[in-house]
Amino acid sequence: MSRYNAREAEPKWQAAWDKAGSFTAERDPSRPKYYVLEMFPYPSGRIHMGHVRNYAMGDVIARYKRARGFNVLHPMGWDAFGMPAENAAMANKTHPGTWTYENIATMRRQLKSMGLSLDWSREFATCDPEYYAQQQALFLDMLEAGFIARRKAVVNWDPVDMTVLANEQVIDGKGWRSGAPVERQERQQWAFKISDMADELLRAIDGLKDWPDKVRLMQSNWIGKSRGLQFAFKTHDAPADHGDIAVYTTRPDTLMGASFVGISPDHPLAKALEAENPGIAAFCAECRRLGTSEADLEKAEKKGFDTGITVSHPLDPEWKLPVWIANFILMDYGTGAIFGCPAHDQRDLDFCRKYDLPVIDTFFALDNDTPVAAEAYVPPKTEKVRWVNHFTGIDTATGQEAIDATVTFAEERGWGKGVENYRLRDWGISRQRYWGCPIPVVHCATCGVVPVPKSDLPVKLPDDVTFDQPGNPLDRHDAWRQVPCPKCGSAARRETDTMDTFVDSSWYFARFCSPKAETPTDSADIDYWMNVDQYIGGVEHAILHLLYSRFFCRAMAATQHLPPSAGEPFNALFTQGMVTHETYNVVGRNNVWLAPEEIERRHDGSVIEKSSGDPVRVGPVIKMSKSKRNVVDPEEIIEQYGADTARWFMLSDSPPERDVEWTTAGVEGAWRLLRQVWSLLDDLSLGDGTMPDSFSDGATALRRTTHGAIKGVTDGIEGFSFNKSVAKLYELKNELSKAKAAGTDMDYARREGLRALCIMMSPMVPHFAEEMWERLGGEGMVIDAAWPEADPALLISDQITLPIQINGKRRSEILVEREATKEDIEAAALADAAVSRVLEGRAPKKVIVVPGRIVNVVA
RNA sequence: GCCCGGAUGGCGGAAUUGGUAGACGCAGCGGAUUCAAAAUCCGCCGAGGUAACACUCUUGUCGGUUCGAGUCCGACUCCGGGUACCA
Repeated sequence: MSRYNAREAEPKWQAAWDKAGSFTAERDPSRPKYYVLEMFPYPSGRIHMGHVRNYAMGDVIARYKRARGFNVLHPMGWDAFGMPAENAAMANKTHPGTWTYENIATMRRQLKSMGLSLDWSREFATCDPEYYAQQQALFLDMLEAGFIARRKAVVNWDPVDMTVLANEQVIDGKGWRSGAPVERQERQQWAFKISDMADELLRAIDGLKDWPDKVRLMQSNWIGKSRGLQFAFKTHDAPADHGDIAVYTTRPDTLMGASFVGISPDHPLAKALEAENPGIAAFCAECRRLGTSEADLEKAEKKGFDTGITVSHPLDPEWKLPVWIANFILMDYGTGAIFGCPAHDQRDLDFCRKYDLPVIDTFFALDNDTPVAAEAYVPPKTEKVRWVNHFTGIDTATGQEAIDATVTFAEERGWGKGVENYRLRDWGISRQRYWGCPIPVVHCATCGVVPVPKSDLPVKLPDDVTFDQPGNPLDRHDAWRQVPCPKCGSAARRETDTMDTFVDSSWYFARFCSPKAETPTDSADIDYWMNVDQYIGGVEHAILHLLYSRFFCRAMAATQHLPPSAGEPFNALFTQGMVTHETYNVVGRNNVWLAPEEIERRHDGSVIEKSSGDPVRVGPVIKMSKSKRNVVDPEEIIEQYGADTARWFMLSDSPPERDVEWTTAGVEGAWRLLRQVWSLLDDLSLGDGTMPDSFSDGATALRRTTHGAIKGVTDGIEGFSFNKSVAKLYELKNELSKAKAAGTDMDYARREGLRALCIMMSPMVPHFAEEMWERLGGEGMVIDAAWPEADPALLISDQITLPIQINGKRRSEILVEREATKEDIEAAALADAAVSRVLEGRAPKKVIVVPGRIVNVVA
């Protein structure tokens, strides 16, 4: 009787793998490669359970592919620039770099204790000057190639702290530190012209066969291709230069129902009117206090302001529509102006009811001609409806026919044009922050914007900065900011904006192929290792990070940093769910959250606070977060139970794409499984491995279980259903523990089953598997053992049980030969006692036989 | 608001993609072992119903298609992710 000791085994095998260089990936054209990558972590401080789950899953894939003979690349690095480091700098008076590198050291140590099959020799952080120097080189090449532009963009401005705020830092329209109402402010910003590539990025989604459908759909909708009509309303009494208000609409068929024109508070006409009308200025200022977040804008109460200006309806110059400024119209989308059709759009209807504007019905369902009342009637595009056509009278058409007719009409008369439009906007990357990659340009009074010559890269962040006042320290750092113009030599200033951290994460996967190269990428390494074969990460990145990476690879190909054929970086994508936990708060103490270690569960099921004995209310199971204190530190779990237990728990029970609830009972269960498997070896006789001449029924049954498990576990891993693989491993373990009969055939079957169990467990609980392999007398390390193959002959049996339904309800079952004909099965079914009882001698109305599946007798 | 998901026993989930609903695990209950407890092992375990069968109900709600629906269609409810400066 021995006991598995994780505390000794885990460091021992980690050292053994290290010594053997098991995970150091080297280019080897003679072997097929497999690049598996988990989204790299932000070094926030310590690893959390989400990381454990993400990296446990990736490690299963990496180790499984390794056992299948692939040359696996499985690297790790750090997404190390970002806002939290600056917040920490302000709070703790540390340097963002110090804070970041300390966090990396902690998290590296923690990740290493998990025993992941990572090639640590490729590690880098995006804040390493060696990394961002290459990113600056990419920027310069992309700037030259025309992928980057300078343009106006809006930001959240805190008028008290005099600083730009991230959307996250705006709470209920106020700055998180100052509490002052934020204002939208326009600035010159750098942007990647991703919208130029909208159509390519949309079309290429079709080729992403191994991405989740939901992600492909979200990306498609985000790019948002639409067809519609572009035209302009002619204004009356508007300030000079504002004779036209351009609009884009996807429903030109509702133009006959227009009752107002709405413009964004940021529209040029609104700005012109602000100058001369204090009422309009006040309204626009109020709108700007909503900040820049689309969700906030859309959810805010819809408000408008009548400018007093009118426009002519394009179908009838005598028909005048009022121009309103409305808080829900975004300047960034379309032209920043719309026409409102209350009868056929709910938002417009609410707006018109509120401001007493007319509602004009233009569409009716074929069977219903009552005018629009509480709910707008949206004409369906593919069904026939009645359409009140301004010129031809009442018509019957589908919505699409009405749209097409209107576009054709507008084009014939020359007042409008059918166009394609995309929702996707350009990617603004300027951040008014220190802890990011400096944008390598210089502003010169005479030469304008001048790129920093590549020979001067990197533009390094200065270390001597302070965070004692709000705003970007680079703006205050004159010694860093003042440089001679690279072109004319006269006094100039550096760009003080840094890049969005999404830029850092848009190409790190390519850098992992050659992390030390003197250029951003090395073509021999890229040719061998790229693409990423399997990418794994949270679904929260389904749109932005993935879309930016897809764009970046194309821009890198166009600037010769990736092969010309490169486009998509990730062949297969898997999006995992979150790790959740119960929440606890004390009855009678509002908003006081307790950590899991502060509560105690009594035998009667009640829960109390350990320190006070006060009753505790168990709250909803939600994502682990510091604010709700429902976090469990992976390091403590690893110390107590070992990494393998934590990994096993993360992989069992919940399907990987769904949220998993962390429970103490679940961890105990995982630990119990390891002990059970360990003790299997204590009392099973295994023989010497010689194949006997024949197998008894018992030995054959065990072998069927083993080979069924091999198929099930393998299918589970290939299909990202680790929970199903785990269930199959449990079944195999259960059968092995029952198989105690003596005999050389049983010895053989047990040895075969245990070896398969060990190898198949090894991607999930690698340290435990090594220890078990040693006890089984396996050659070398299990990390180098080949994945078992299922014997097809052992996966099928001669007889099968078929369920019998009567009128669709299962009533009985029959045992039939696997090869039985439909007629035989039907005869057997009709002879069944339950069937004849119901039929009482009558003939059945119908008998449906699905061979291998089911029999349904319709009585 | 808009886009995308999800909902199955006390709990996490499985169901060969339209064919035996509840695999496997957790919790619970009963038993063995123990001076006792822990650990371990064996058995039971959706609800109603029965002495036991039979039978009835059951996959968030309501309706539909089908010999047959957790799975397909339509209408909802609730929960979660994203919403362009959190990463």
